[in-house]
Amino acid sequence: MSAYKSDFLNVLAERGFIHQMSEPEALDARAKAGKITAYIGFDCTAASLHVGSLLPIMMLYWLQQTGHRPIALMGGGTTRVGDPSGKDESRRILTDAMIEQNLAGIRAIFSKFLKFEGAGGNAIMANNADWLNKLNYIDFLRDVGKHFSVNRMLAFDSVKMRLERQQELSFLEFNYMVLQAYDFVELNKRTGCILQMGGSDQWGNIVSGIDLGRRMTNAQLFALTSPLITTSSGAKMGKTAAGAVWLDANLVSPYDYWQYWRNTEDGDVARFLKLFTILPLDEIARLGALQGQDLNEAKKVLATEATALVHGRAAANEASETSRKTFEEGLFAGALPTVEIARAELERGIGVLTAFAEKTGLVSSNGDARRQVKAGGLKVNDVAVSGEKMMLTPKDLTTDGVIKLSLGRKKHVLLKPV
RNA sequence: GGGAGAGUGUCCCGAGCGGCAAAGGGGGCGGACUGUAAAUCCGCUGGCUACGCCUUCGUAGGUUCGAGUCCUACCUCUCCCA
Repeated sequence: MSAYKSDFLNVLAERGFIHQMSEPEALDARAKAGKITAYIGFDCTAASLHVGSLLPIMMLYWLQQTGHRPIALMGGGTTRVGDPSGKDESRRILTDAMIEQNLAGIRAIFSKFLKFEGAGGNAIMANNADWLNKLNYIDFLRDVGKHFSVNRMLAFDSVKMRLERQQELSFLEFNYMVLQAYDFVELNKRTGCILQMGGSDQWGNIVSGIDLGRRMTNAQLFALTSPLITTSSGAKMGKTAAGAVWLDANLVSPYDYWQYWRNTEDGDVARFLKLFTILPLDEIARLGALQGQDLNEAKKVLATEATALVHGRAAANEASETSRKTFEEGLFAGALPTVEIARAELERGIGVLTAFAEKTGLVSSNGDARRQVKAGGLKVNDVAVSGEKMMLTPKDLTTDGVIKLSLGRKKHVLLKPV
């Protein structure tokens, strides 16, 4: 089974994190011989990270677990430029204050996976704005720019595609690759980092960094990319109707997060268990072998384990229990998302449309609520709403003192008078 | 610099003789079937104090009873010539 000599590469390979590597043997030897430092770059355009960032985070996690040093690099500087391999819409420029704020939120997430300080803590969080913002253009051109061959840059897929399709490629974007390459070299100088990881779309950028390192400092650098993760039916991960699946409990509750994983497609369960939980592989093999309805057990394990990593074991168990009561027993469960309303307002009576649209946000507007009533998609205390004129009053309170509102079979919110 | 096109429902792609809340997809949501899955089928997919009212087709004006549609200027993008 052990294709590699180092624990690090073995773990990543067995769990399905590896798509491409540069010089696998040499990297394997370095990882076997001693502690290596590796980094992954992250966007800091938002105040939180979402499920799409989970894969790289897990790579850093395993890096640290196998005895090495991870660096999470925030793209405070490169975010301003925009990667041409992505979309062509230029990114917003964030103020330093906003970036600082975002960094704080993101750091909180990283600290659940990586140990930055204390015993066994050696992870580093860096921001490339620290060095990119200070660059002097002429110096940069002379020191770094001279190592880049435009002829070669034009041959990179990300650039070539744009040119072939005769799509606009601004000079700004063209420089993204140069800056990212420079990041790698800078991190190598500062911390001895020798490996950059990232998604498979980053391969070209990473290799540019390796090249630049060889030319500028004669350093031997490495690349490791992960496959692009999509669901079995081909959709990108991390998007739901409500938007991105954030890792921040204030944006997506642990219960909703648990539900996201619980609804994984059959064909993805084993793969996701390997990528997004830290369960031992033999346990995953057992769960992945389940068939048909039994596979639901594996999905619950996936949901609980994945939630525990981000929100903690207690929150994961609570989400699991709430889900069990809600779906398997059809009962109320206190941990469902709860919206508080004024008791006096309830005594006056609240229209169902208002309750669903304004109070809970389960539907986006009164019009939407009306449509859902017609479609039979709204329920109050598990009874379908019969007409849009219906009023909610204290009579609708259950013995638990709440009113349960449901959209479809899966989305539930409790109204609680205070 | 000259010439030719394009910009449509705030998720995307895309039709649109001057009567348009605007065809058709995709996506999404709801329903049926199931296993809280997938596939399939059905319905819905601007807002509101709702048999009516308001806001939508790059921006700003104009023609007209009436403009997504015609005219003018401007913005952005693409192509061709220089």
